[in-house]
Amino acid sequence: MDHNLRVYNTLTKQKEPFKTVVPGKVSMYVCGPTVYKPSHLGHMVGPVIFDTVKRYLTYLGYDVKFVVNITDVDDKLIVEAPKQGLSVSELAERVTKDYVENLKKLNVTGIDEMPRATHYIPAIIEIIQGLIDKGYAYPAAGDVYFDVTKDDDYGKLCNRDPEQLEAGARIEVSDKKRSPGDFALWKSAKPGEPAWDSPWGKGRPGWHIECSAMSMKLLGKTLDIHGGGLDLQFPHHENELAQSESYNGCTFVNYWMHNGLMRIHSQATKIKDAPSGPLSPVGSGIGGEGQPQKMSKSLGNEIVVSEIFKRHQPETLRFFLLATHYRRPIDYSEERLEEVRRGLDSFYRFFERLERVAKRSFYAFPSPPRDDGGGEFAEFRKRFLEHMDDDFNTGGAVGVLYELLSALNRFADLKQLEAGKATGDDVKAFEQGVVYLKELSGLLGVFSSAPEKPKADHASQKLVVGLMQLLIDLRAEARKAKNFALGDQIRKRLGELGVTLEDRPGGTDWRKD
RNA sequence: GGCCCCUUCGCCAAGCGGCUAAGGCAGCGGAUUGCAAAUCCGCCAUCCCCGGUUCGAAUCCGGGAGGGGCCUCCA
Repeated sequence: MDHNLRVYNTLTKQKEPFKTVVPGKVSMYVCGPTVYKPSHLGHMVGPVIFDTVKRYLTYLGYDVKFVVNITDVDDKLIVEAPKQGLSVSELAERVTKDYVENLKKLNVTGIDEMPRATHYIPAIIEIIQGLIDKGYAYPAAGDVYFDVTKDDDYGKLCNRDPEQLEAGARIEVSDKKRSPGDFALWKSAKPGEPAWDSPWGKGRPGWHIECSAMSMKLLGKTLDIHGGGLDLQFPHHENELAQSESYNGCTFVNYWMHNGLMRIHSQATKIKDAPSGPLSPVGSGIGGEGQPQKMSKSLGNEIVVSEIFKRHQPETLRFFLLATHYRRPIDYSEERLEEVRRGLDSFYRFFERLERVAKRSFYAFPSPPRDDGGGEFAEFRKRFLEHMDDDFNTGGAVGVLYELLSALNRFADLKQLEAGKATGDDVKAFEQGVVYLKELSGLLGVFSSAPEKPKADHASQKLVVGLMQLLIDLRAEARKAKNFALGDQIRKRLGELGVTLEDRPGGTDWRKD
């Protein structure tokens, strides 16, 4: 592969040139959600980022296999399901559906497989047995634990010393464990809990083992990329790493990628900061004072994704997520999303302009060839790709996208494209620039189709269009008669209804916010 | 207590030792317009503080202040 891509690796804490295990192929595994509650904003960060990573790797010529797992059996589900009068599997099914729908709206198209933990029980048991045979794990009264003291380099991902895990004293207490850092590979079932037969009795897998099993079955012993939220680094990824390498005896992951967490200014902080106030649970406070804090189900400050989609286009959310480098935290706020939307509007207006100039929808522009077509807009393409090569710096790339947009508008102004005064060469140069915009925005997974308009039934839609045309015609007559007062009044009153009129040489366009 | 990380314009944000510190939002001035909207042009930061390394630092090192994450379930 001929490219300059460098990827930050959490394990080595530095950017490294990207090389794959198998030339031309990339295996990528990202930890998905435990499906016991509807997805919140934080759950969308990883999928959007790694979907974009896949787009870029594919663009570079790699054949990428991208797996996101679903944890569909876990203590959380066992507690939550009865509350909703559902079985564990029914709850899992319901929440998974919500998750998948959200991803689809966000144009996350790259996931090849979404394996469920419960579908890999035999593989999980096989690995656990192997670990016991090799002396890395021990059964204890129906449970099976991984013995961290047997693994020489345990803790290498997060700089954790097994000896010190004791000192923290925040480790799950259990008489069955030999040392505090040991973690469960298999948990015995209490009556009524979901359970599978195993050599150690009825039970279910521990949290970390499913990822070792599924990644190995679907992608092999050594993964090119393993991703997930920063909060999964320890203990989840550390433990996955320990299990997999102990079992397979080879490197588990070449590039560990961790995305920053979604944060929110919640009231929780405010309360905590108060001199002697009680630490009471809080609802999902939008806005609020105090410092930002990560969004999570356990803190109860999460913003449910489906709620966001009632107020914002999915594309706005995707753009918002990609406008910041993936390793940094992102602070969510309604204002911020609104700001991003205003920025996106300038692209949408350009697309309208494009239709007037080229008589073609941006969305209908042909899929661009992946090469440098030259022309005066080529430098933007180059700079965009340089940003992507630098550890998928989508924030920098978004900046270039805006610059390209601006350059295209400038060009169209200068050459008077709308007035039809441009030469054939000018039009060609312009369209080459549009092709770049198409190519680059496609890499980010945005502008691939027109944003959904608010739904209205066909008849009333037709009526609105008709009435608008009527008002525009009446206003045009008034203006023709130099009756600007009347014309302005029509525009002002429409403005109060959220409708903006734009007078152009060729007629008047209208837009509803 | 231990381990990571962050601090750049009013807000968001790129920057990873050397071009005038990207870009977005907001704001101001101008072109265009009958007036607007949209678009374009121009203006708008020496980088948390203090030391040090270097010919040269927002970028490296040390100290300080503030913030975040993990060490318990978490994307």
